[in-house]
Amino acid sequence: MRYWLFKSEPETWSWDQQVAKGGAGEEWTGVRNYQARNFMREMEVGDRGFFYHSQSTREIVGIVEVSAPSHPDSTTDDERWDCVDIRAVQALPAPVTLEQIKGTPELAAMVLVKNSRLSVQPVTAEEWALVCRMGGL
DNA sequence: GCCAACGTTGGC
DNA sequence: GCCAACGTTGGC
Repeated sequence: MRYWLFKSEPETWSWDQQVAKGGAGEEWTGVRNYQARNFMREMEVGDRGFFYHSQSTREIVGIVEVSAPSHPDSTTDDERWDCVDIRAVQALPAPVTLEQIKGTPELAAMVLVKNSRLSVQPVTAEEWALVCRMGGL
């Protein structure tokens, strides 16, 4: 199993909205970036991911699971763009802020820090475990 | 609201 | 195929 990070502006699609979708999950639509798309194509059902709120709050708020493999993005007719479905697994008891991440030497290599603009990114097993611990799990 | 970083587009 | 111009993202 691999680990990922999904970034969303809460004003556009928030963790609460994701939770409200329940176990069925929801398409992670709208990605129009090849790198991010390619990561989604690599995902498998059952892979886990962090749900990150960008812009206003800048923190990892929850954990999601890939519930459907890569398929065409239903919000466009452009065949280039695919997406996966994800469902909420659980909220982090204590959201982990970007500030905390930047202040943690072990997390200095996270894509979130090094390439802040990438909206779908891989997370290493070590990073995953540490962020979970920081988040109170 | 500003601006740096970065991806994409299009002229040559 | 290069590179300048432009648009978008996201941290601050």
